Amino acid sequence: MAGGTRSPLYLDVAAWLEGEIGRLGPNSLLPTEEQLAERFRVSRITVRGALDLLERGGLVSRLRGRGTTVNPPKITRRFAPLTSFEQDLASQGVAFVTRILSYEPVMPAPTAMRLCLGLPADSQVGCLSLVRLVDGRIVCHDRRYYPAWIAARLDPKRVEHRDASEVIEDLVGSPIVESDWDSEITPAPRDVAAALDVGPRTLVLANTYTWRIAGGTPIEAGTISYRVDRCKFHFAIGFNRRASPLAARPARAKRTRPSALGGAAGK
Amino acid sequence: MAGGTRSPLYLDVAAWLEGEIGRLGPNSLLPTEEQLAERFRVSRITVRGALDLLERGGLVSRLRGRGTTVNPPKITRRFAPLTSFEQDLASQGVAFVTRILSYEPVMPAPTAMRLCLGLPADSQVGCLSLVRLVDGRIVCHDRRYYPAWIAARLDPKRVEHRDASEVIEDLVGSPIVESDWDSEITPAPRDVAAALDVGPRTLVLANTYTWRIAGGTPIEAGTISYRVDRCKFHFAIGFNRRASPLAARPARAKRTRPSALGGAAGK
DNA sequence: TAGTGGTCTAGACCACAAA
DNA sequence: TTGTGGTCTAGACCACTAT
Repeated sequence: MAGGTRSPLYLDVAAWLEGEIGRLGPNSLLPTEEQLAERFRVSRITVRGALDLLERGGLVSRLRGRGTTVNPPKITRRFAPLTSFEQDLASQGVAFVTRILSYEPVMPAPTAMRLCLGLPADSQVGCLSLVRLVDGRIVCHDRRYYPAWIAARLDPKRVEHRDASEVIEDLVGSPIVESDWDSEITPAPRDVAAALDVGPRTLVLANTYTWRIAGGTPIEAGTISYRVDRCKFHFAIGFNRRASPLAARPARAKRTRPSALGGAAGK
Repeated sequence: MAGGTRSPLYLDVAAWLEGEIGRLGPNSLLPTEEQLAERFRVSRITVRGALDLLERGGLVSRLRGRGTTVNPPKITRRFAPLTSFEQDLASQGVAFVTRILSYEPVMPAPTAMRLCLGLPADSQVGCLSLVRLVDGRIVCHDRRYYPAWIAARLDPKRVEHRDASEVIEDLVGSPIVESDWDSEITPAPRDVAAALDVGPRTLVLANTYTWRIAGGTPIEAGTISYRVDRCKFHFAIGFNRRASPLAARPARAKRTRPSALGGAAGK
């Protein structure tokens, strides 16, 4: 199955560049496309094929006028056990900045969001748009929608320096107890691409979520789009719901016996 | 930032094609690249830019010699609450086929897998490689590793028609109670690309996982690579699943200090 | 202003699928 | 055999960044 045909040229170039990227550090500048074309005696389009591959994999960034630079390692976003972006990065000791892009306290609800929030037709919602930056680099974009009664009381500025879910919980007076979301890898829509500062061909991980308080009442929905070239993701899920498996698992211990976990998991 | 410059030609072509795709049904054949180039009075490279965008988004498939066809809708893989691929698709009423590609009962453990399984250096493992097909189309590729004592007793044929996790649970005599995994969107390595029948530039969602039984002993690890053009994903996670409304946030890390965000962890 | 990557052209040859 | 998409060439102009 493998190895039959000759490997395309751009893969050779990409392989060489990958080695070069390993030798150079983050933020290093790679040779220009023209220089690479000359060095490998290929056309610029072939070089661009190789760089395109590396860019998709998140190894490099290309910026018109500046050149192609080596990316720092991806950050890790831990989705399970369920934590907010703020809690997650704080617990990893990763500094980040939240930048509010816009807040619209009253607007017609987009149909999809209206359904997530369980609102009747022609409902109004509030919409908060923001981006997160780690080390000065945009990693994700949030578009969050709130029912009118929450939106009216929401001060978007508070979200800039506090956990957004806690701000909402304070407003509502109940903790968020569950979340569900659809996750899809897709080219960024124009507005999201602009917010994330990526080209129209860049793929993002788009999470369309709903948050609920006890009783199942939805209090927030929206879409969070992650730059897949800057983020990877982690999940830890147990069948048994009682104890938190994470607490009992010290990194890569071998044969320790955390007696906490003996519980029956239905099945 | 937005709206300033003229939209590139290939976006216009892509937008038109997107409409056309909506009108045509799944598996329809789109015009050839040359026909599109002629119709829009652009070069073939521009047309390819548009088709490339649609292919990344999973709207079309392109096959040398056949042409460009409209894809059927993506399937949904539900990762949380934790379910196996088999359980998940069965519960959705989606038929699938498992095809064993290879089984190596004894081989040196790759370092990453050895660490996941908590094995000492120079350990041997068994390796099972398979793909899943829905409606005749490959949707994911599994490369599963087992400690030697399990591998020696594993009959790979049984996995073709039964839930793989159940087969292992039967062998081990204990249920799998927890799983964790890293999730990354990245170009498929050569061997995975071959197994998934995609080009070297195609992105996949690569999940590198570990399964554990009670006590925390790992019994299986591996990487499952999903074609992001054919799959989307769903999660439903609760903070507390029982009656008590206030139960507990993540273990004891409840009170995060907002002041921790600004400092620490530079690079 | 100089130099980068983004877009685009008009060709070409090849590997592969289907008739 | 025919026609497709995959790869590749040798140019070109433009938008943007940095100086």
